Amino acid sequence: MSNTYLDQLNDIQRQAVTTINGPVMVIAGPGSGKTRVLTYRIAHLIEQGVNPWNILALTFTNKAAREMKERINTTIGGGVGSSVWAGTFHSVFARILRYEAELIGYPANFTIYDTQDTKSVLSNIIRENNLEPKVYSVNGVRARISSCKYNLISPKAYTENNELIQEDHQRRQPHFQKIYKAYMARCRRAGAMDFDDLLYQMFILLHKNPNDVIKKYHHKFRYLLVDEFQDTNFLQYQIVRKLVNYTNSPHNVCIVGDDAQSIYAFRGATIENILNFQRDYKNAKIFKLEQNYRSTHHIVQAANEVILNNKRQIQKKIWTDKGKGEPIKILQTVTDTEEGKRVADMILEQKTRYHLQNKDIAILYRTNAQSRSFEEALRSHRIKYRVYGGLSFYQRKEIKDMLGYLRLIVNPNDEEALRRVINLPKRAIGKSTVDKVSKIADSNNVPMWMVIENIDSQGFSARATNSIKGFVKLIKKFQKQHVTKDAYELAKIAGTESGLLKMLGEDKTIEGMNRMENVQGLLDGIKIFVDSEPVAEEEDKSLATYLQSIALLTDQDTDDKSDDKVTLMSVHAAKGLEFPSVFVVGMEEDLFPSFMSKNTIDEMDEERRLFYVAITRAELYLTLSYSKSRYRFGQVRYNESSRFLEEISTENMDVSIPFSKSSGGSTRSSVSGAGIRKYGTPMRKAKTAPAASSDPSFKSTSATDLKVGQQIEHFRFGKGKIQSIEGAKGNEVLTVNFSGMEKRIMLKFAKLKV
DNA sequence: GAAGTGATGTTTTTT
DNA sequence: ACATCACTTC
Repeated sequence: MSNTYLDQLNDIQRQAVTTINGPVMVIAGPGSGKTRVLTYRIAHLIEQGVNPWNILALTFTNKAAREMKERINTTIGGGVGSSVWAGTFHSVFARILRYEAELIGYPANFTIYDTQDTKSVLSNIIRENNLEPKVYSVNGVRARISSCKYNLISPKAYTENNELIQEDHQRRQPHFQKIYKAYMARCRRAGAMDFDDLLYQMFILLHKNPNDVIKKYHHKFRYLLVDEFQDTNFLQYQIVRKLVNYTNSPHNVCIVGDDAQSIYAFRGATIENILNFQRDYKNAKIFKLEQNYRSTHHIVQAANEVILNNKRQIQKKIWTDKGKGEPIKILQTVTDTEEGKRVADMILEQKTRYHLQNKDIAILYRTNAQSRSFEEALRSHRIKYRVYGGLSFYQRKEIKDMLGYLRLIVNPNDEEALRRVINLPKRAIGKSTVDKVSKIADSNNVPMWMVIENIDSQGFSARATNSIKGFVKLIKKFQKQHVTKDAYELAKIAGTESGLLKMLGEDKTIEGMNRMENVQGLLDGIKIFVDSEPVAEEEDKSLATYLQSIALLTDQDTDDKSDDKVTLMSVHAAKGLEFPSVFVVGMEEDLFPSFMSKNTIDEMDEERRLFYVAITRAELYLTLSYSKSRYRFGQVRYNESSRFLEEISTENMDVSIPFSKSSGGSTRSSVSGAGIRKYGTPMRKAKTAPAASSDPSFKSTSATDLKVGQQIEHFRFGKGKIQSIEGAKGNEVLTVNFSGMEKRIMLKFAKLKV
């Protein structure tokens, strides 16, 4: 062991690493060696005598945590990296909650509901309460509940808050509070926590502090590090404060982030946290990492130019000494199919010309649905690729079905699992029977399992009673073997004796065989889990531990670096990654920036930060592409190029023809011959026609029709009062107060009722 | 209760 | 275009 790692750091990085006592804030621009600082800081702590198990590092993805541990191991050796508590907020808290669950009235083997489960619970509640599903959209309600949780508003507090109740009336969702309350109650009686609960309940645990449990964690986590702090929400920050603030605390907390890369506001993240941190820890040392070690000059410059269009940000200027590099290429095509082909062509050419491998190249897009044209083109070019995101393995129907049985064995109160498998394969327990069970459960506030366990004399038909008894018997039989059999054997038994495997095996269609294969893959995965050496955080090989370990996995955690494949992913998913060559595709108005984000300045700024993240993933070569037309909603739509393209000066762009020749084969898309038109600064058509809203009474409004103090109604935010009108003609910005929530709205795009 | 059929809305991003 | 959902018929 030596201090040589300190020599690998620049001055500011070194200070950020060696300032180990007291609060520290590191503002780290893209490619500025943030991960290096974090890992060396931990290594340094350990070398200074801090026990690795007294360090808690909270990251944004499992992958980041894993890599951090590995890098600590390679830096100081001895495998100490594995003893550091490093993980996502969600996974670390899930682990703690598993120990402490009973203190807050949850079973230790609580289930984690994923988004699908949550939506299903909500749609049941909405249906059973005879609420209009169009008024109470599952997605909308889910988002609002989520936002309640990360603002620490309990159902009770919600009901008591007049402003919120008012707001619901204006939003024409007066029964929202009822849904929220019912949802929380159902989760609790099912012994289930959703993703937000992992944070919310963690806060409750520390706040209510039964048995003085907080002392244990104050004692345990002496040094706290938080990565990607710009993407934490209010609740996460409150938990951090709970862990750091106590009498005589040394406030050993280090946050690392970059306000310019905050891209999760839609999920409650707030840059306010960075400002609040400075306010809450006045003696915090602040280090700004501004040297970019990743990208060449043109790319860094373009990024700076783009982000300059956002008004509110922490002042910094990213620079590089990597040399000018290649200017950014712009690719214009006529159709989305052609976009796929041209990008695939360019990939082939880059591979030869620059000696790149597939894994050096990434295609980044705004929405996952865009992957298709690229997949097809890459396949026909025989280029290996891997698509990240979208539906993950564990979210596939057949996998969730199989897991349903396993979940039920561990926690029979898990109602989503129960609903999923009670009639799968068909055992004559139909929808009306399940509804009836649910009603009885609801009115007695007991889990559905308890109702079906005691199905006699509840007024069910003899046939239904019998079927249910058979099902209960089946599950109980599995449960009995929970103690004697390991997870793999149990899963195999459940799959066979439930008839699920047989049912899947009988489907001889291609998709059916695929599903069977997936379930086999799941079983193999469980086998690997059972046979593998226990990792620090897995204290046993039980089914419960297995389920917990996969609940928070994402696609990217099954990442295989050794594979030489082109990466396809959303820009969000690309955060923290870098590639020698990057294609940012679909650079069109209404796509990137998304049409969903055109309502407010804040949303548009977030889109721009997203674009900033996208271009700063590139080390050497950056290509931005857009298509003049694209299939959307099953029909062709014509697009204008993204406004973001205009924000990059021609100095940093290749203004010549971006690519020598169109690919051979295709005739269809080159009929017009416009596909390889000469390219200058992309032009946008003069007017932007706002997409027709579903409700025609909401429409674009001219500024002359509006004045300060006027009541208006926005198609999404409801009724509000105009506070001010600013900006040049045709570009007015309204500040509108929507019952306590102030929004800045771009009149150009807004759909309003006066 | 099961299976088949037509209608409808749905798409931003993710732990 | 696609999937989900409500509605029909057996």
